[in-house]
Amino acid sequence: MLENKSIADIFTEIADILDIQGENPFRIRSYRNAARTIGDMSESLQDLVKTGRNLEEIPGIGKSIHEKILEIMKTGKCQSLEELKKKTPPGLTELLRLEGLGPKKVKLLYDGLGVDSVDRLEKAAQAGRLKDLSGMGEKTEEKILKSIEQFRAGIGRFKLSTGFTYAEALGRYLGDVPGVKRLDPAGSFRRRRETIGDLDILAICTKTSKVMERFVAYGEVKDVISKGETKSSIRLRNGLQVDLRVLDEESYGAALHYFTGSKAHNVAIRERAKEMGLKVSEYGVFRARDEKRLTGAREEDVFQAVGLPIIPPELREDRGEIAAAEEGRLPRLIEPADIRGDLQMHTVATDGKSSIAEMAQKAKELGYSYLAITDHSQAVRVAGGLNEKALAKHLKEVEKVSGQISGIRILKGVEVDILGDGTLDLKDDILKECEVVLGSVHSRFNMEEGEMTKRIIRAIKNPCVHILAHPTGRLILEREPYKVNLKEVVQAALDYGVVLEINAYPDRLDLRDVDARMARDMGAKLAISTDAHSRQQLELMKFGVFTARRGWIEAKDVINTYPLDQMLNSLR
DNA sequence: GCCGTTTTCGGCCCGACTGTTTTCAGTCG
Ligand SMILES: Nc1nc2c(ncn2[C@H]2C[C@H](O)[C@@H](COP(=O)(O)OP(=O)(O)OP(=O)(O)O)O2)c(=O)[nH]1
Ligand SMILES: [Mg+2]
Ligand SMILES: [Mg+2]
Ligand SMILES: [Zn+2]
Repeated sequence: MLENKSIADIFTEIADILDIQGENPFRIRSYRNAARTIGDMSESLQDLVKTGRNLEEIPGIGKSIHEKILEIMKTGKCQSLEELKKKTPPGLTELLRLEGLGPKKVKLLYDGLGVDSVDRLEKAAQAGRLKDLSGMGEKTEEKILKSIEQFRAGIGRFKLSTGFTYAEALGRYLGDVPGVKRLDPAGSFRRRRETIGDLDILAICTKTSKVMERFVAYGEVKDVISKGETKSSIRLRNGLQVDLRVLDEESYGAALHYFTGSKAHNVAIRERAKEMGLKVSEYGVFRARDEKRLTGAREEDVFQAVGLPIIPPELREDRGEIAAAEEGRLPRLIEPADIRGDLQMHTVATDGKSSIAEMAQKAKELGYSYLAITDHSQAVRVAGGLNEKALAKHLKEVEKVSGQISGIRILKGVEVDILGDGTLDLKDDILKECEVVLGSVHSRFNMEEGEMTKRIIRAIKNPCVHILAHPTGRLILEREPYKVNLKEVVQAALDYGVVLEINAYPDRLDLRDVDARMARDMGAKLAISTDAHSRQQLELMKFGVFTARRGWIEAKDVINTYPLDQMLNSLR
C-alpha cells in the first residue's frame, strides 16, 4: 500500500532539486503545494484512484503531477526524479534542512568544494575552506557549524500542549515589559495545529518599548538567531525556536492575520486582494495604485476589505475556507462551552489516579451534566484492566457514588479492548450493563491494513459497542497510526450507528483534524473525550475541541454537546 | 506546474534580517 506521505516526499524532493538547480520558482512552488496537499489529506490517493476519482479535481494537482502520481503507483518510482538525481546528488537536499542554508548556497558549496553531505560540510567548515567561496565569510562559516549542531540534535516539532507551557511563560515575562499593549501567540499555535514547529508571538507596543531587548535576554535563551527592529528569533535551551514580531497598534489586525497564517492561506488572501486592486501585508490593507492605507486595525477589517467574513484561525490552512467564506458556507464551529460531558476516563480501578467521586466532582466543577467512567478491560494488563467480575463490582461502585453525588450523572461505562480477531475482551452480558461502551485497539498494531480494517469493523458490528475510541491508535511524534482504511471504518460506523471519538489527550488527538473532517463530511457523529487518567486531566477537553474545530466540526456533530437524554438516545 | 465570472497565456504575496554585496542576494517569516 502506497501511502500519501511517500508520494508527497517524492514531490518535495523534486522541488528541492529543482530549487538547487535554480529552476523556475513557480514551478517549484507547484510541486511544494502538491506535496503539502497530498500530505495533509485524510484519504489515500491510491484509494481515490481505485474508486475512479479524478485527481485533477484536487486543487494544486494538474495534468503533469497527476501523471506522475499514477506513474509512482504503477512503478514505485518517478522517472523525472531519477533523471534529476543524476545531475544533483541526493545528499544535497539534506543540506537544505540546515538553518540558513538555502538552494543557492548549497549549489555554491557543491560546485565550489564538492560538498554533498552534512559531514563533508562540517569538515570543510572546520578546515576554513568555506571562506574561499565568493559570498561566504567568517560568520557564515560559524553559523553553518552551529546549524549542523542544531541539525544533529534532531529537534523536530513540539506538541501543541508543550507550546501552551512556553507561550504562557513567555507571555508572563513579556507582559511585564513597559510599553507592551498587546501580546498574542500566533502561527500554528493560534491555529491549534497538533504540533508546532516554533512559537510565534505578536507584540503591539509603544515606539520606545524595550520589548526586543527583553525578549533576547529571556532566561531560557540558548541562541539569538536574529534580532532586528520589528522581528527577532531566539532558540530556547530545549531547542524550541520563538519568533517575536513587533508592530504598531494601527496594524494590529493585519499583523495578527499575517502572523497567524498559514502561509498558504496568506498567499491566497493576498492574491485575492491583488485581483481586487488591493495589497495586503502585515502593515495593513492598501490601495495598490497609490499605496494609500485603507484599514488593518482589526483582523475582521482585513477580511472585510477582501469581501469575506472573518475566518476562524483553525480553518486558515487553504483547505477551502476562502471559498466557503465567500459562499457563506463557513461552519459554526464547536466551542469549549458547548461541551456537556466527558465520555472517556479512567479511575484508580485501573490505571487512573483519581477515584470515581473525584472525577465526578471535577466534572461538576467544569459545568458538565454527565460523565462516563470507562476503565480498561482485562486484556490491557499494563493498565490493570478489569475482567467481567471486577467490572461488575466496579459498576456497582459507580452506581453507589452516583447516588451520593447530586447535580451530575455518572454513567456506567467501560473501554473494552478489541482483540486481534475483532471480538471483544468482555462478554456481551456485562457490556449490556454499561450505559457507555467504548471499543478500542491496544495491541497487535502491526497488522496489514485489510486485516486491521476487518478487525475494527467486526467490533463495530457488535451491537454492544457505542463509540470507537482513539480510532487510529497513533501517539503524536511517537507512534504512527496503525494501518487501517479509515474511510471504510467510518462507513461501517455510519451503517451500524457507532460514534467516532476525537480523543482529546494531547499526545493522541485521534481522530486527527483532517480525519474528523472526513468523518463529518460522511455524516458520522463524533464524541470528544479526554481519556483522563486523573481529575486534572479532565481539563484537557480543550485540545479535543481545537482538533474538532480544525476539522470544521459543529456542536451538532458532537454527541457530548447534547443534553443527557439526547446523548444517550444517540447511542445505538 | 497550476490556474481561469475579466484570461487557455501570462501571471504567480510581501516584507525583515544578515552578511560582505559597494547596492543587494539569499534566506526566512
Ligand atoms: N505572507 C506570508 N506569510 C508567511 C510566510 N511564511 C510564514 N508566514 C506567516 C504565516 C505563518 O503562519 C507565520 C509564522 O510562520 P512559521 O514559519 O512559524 O509557520 P507556522 O507557525 O504556520 O508553522 P510551524 O508550526 O511554525 O511550522 O508567518 C510567507 O512566505 N508569506
Ligand atoms: Mg510557527
Ligand atoms: Mg515562526
Ligand atoms: Zn485507550
